Amino acid sequence: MAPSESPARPSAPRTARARVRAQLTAEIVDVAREHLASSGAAALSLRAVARELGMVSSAVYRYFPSRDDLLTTLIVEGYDALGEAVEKAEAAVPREDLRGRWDAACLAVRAWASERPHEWALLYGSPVPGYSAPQDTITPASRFGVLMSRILVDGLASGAVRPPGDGADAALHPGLLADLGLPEDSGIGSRIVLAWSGLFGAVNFELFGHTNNVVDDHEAHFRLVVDRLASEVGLPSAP
Amino acid sequence: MAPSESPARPSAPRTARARVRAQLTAEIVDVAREHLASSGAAALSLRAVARELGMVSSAVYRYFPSRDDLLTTLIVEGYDALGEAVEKAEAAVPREDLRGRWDAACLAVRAWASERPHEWALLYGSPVPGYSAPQDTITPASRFGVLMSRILVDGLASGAVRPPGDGADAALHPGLLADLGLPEDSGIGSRIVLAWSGLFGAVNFELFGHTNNVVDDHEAHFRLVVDRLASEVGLPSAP
DNA sequence: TGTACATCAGTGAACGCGCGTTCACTGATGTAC
DNA sequence: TGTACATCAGTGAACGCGCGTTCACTGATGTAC
Repeated sequence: MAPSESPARPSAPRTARARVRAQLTAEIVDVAREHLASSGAAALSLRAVARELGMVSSAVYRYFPSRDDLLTTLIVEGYDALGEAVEKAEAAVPREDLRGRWDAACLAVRAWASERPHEWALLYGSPVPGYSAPQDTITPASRFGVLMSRILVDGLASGAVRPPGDGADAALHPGLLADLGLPEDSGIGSRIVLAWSGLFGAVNFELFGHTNNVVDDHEAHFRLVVDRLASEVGLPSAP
Repeated sequence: MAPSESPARPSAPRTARARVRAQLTAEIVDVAREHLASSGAAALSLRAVARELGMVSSAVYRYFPSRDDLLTTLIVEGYDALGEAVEKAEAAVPREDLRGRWDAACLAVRAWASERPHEWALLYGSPVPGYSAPQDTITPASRFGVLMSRILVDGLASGAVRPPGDGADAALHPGLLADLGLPEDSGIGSRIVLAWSGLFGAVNFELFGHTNNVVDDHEAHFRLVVDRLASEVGLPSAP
C-alpha cells in the first residue's frame, strides 16, 4: 500500500512533514476514487487528480511513482473496503444462525457494489489493460472467500452442515483447504468457490445491465440466488 | 449492423463499388477485432485500424460514422459469434439427451471465451466507459438464454424435467416466460437466469484471474459448475 | 540553543505521444437520357 | 453507345485535446553537532 520505497510507515508519523505527507497521500487516493466512481478506471488520470488538488501534475510523483501504483492502491483499498463491509454485516448476526450470516454477507456484497459500480468494476470487471495485479492484492481479494469458509467450518463443526462427499475438491489448489480449515476432498471447497463465482456473477450481471429486460425485481431475484447458493453449500434453504 | 444510414443492405451487392465497399467494411471490422484481441477495447483506435489497412484515418469515416459505431458492430458480431458457436455445439447432440445438450452448450461458452478473452471482456466485462449499448445488441445478447430455455422446454414437454413450483418467477420481466415458451410462475425461469449468470460468472472468474491460487484444474472445476447448475434447473446430475 | 548541511515537497516548462473528428478537395465509378 | 452529371471513396492537412513522465530548480523543513 505504501507507495514509495520508504521504510515501513509507522502508524503514527512523528514529524510534521510526515503527518502532512500521510494526509496528502490519503487525499490523492480519495480524489482518485471519486474520479474512478464517476468516469471509470480507464479514464483515471494523474493530471486530473493533481488539478483537483490544486497541485501541478508532477507533484503527484512525490507520492506515487506512477499511475499504476495509484491504481494498485485503489484496488487494494477496494478489496479491503468490500471485505470490511461484508465482515461487518456478517458479524452482526448471532454465530449460531449460519443461514443468517450467509445472507448478511451476500446481501452486503450486492449493496456495496450497487453503491460504487465503478469501483466494483475495477475489482471484478475486465482487467485494466496493461496493468497486472501485484502480490499485494491477493490477501485482500480473498477476504470474502475466507468469510464464506468460516461460516461453513462452523456449520461442519456443529453438524448443521454435511459435506457433499464427492471428490470434486481435487481440482482445487493444494493447501487451500487446509488454509481455510476445511476438510480435504469433501467437495465442500468446490461448492464454496462455485457459490463465490455464482454470487459475484449475479452481481456483475445486474450491474453491467445483462439482466435488463430479463429481471424486473432485482433484489428479489438476488435473494433467490443467495438461497439457492446457500442450499448448494449445504446450508438450510429458507423460502 | 449496417454502419451508415443507407437502406437495408442487399445480401448480394449489385455494383462493383458496392461489393468493394462491403468487403472493406468487413476488413475494417476484422482488423478492429484483432486489435481488440491484443490490446482490449479501451485501446482500440480508429487511427490504428486505418493505419493497418494502409488508408488515412479519415477514410474510415466513410464506413463508420464514429468509433462507437465500430464498437457496436464488434459487440453485436461478438454476441452473434458466441451464440453461433454455442448453438452449433448444442445442435450436435441428440435431441433427447438433454443433459448432453446442456453440457455441450456450457462447455462451448467457456471454450469460446478462452480463445478470445478480450472479446469476451468486451461483452461481459466492465461496460466500456462513455459507451451505451444500443437496441441492436439486445437480440444477439439473448441467444444463450434462449438456447438454455429451449432445452428446458423440451425437458418439461417430455416430463424429464419437473419445475420447482415456487413463485420465484414473479421477479422476472413480464412477458419473458411467454416469449421463451416457459410455464408461468413455475420457478424455472428464475433458475435459468441464475444458471446463466452463474455460468458466465464462473467463466469471468477464471478468465479475469480471480481463481488463481484457488483452482488448479480449471476445466474440472468448470465441469462441476456445469453439473451443479444443471441440477439446479432440474436436469439430471451426472457425476 | 544555534548553525551547517541534507532531505524533501512542490514548481513550471518541456518532451513526445496518440487520439477522434472535420473539411475542402481530387479523381474514379455509377446513372440517366 | 455516348455524353453530362451526380455520387462516392480516399487524401492530406488541420484543430484541439489530454495524457504520463522527466528534469532542473527554489524554498521550506528536519537533523546532527
